[in-house]
Amino acid sequence: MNAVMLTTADQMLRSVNLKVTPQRTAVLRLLLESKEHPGVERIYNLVSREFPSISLATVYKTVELFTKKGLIQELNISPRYLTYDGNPRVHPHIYCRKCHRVEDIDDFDPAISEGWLRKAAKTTGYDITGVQLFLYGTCPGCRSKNKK
Amino acid sequence: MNAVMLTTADQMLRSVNLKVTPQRTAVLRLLLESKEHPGVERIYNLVSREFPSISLATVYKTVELFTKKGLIQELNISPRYLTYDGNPRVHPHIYCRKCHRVEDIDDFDPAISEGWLRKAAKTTGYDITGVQLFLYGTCPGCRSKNKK
DNA sequence: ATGGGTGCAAAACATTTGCAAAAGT
DNA sequence: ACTTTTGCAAATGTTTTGCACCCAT
Repeated sequence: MNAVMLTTADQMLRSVNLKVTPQRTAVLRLLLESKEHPGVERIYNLVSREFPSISLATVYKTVELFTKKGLIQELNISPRYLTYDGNPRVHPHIYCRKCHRVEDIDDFDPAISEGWLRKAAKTTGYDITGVQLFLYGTCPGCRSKNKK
Repeated sequence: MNAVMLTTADQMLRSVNLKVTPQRTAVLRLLLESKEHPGVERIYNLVSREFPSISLATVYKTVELFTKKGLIQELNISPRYLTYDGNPRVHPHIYCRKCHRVEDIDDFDPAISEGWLRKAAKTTGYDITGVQLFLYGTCPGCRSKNKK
């Protein structure tokens, strides 16, 4: 349905002038297909299943590179470690403080208006290049388990 | 001067049932008076000037405790380390990617509406306990220096 | 062929923890 | 006196780095 699925991971890599390696393809495909927002350790574990020789250092280098190229985005929503989202577009996220799950918030209207952002740019004098809206709380699963 | 200053750091500590120690007083006063949003290392360096025997571990324990008691708030706006804000109320922050400065954004209208938050709670099913709006970019000082 | 990518191990940081001594109530 | 808190040092967890070898182009 949407244009993104017509573009394969390899095509995306070439489009930003990166060499195509099985490691990069595997990491990018994982991030594009997954609904979770994995950290490096998690990416490493998942990719290792089909690609046992991959190293943690490569995963670190790869996600940093992808982020710099704008293929994915880095989330510092968890105070423990960085996580990654295969969708680089600005959108809100929510974090469960109990199970450390990170989820997208699919909102129809933007949470922050263009006008508000413009005003923030004016009052701060910053050149604004990024926005993150993070919500924190307890996910439905953890709420029902820990009903104290 | 203003009403906030009528409450001393020591009174605040007692109000949340914490023992008053010179270390805690110094850390809390620093966070209340400072406009910067220091990390632990920075707090340690500043407090060390008047209180040379304080240790880094104590600063870590202290800011964690203050955060838990709601006296201050922890910010994970920097992807490198945590920083702390003496004002625990929800408000937006902006981060300079060049010099790692963190600043408050003083907005008159709330950036995120109550309605939006309610909708987010409903669509996610989360019990929402915290919100952070982080902007990223380059501060006026760094913009004029690194004009490339 | 050759420049960039990978994997390993070590290093660098940020943060946490255990415990004996010191200090607040 | 009785707890808590502090400071030290060691441990943990995450991320970065250096370098020889390997592999896309």
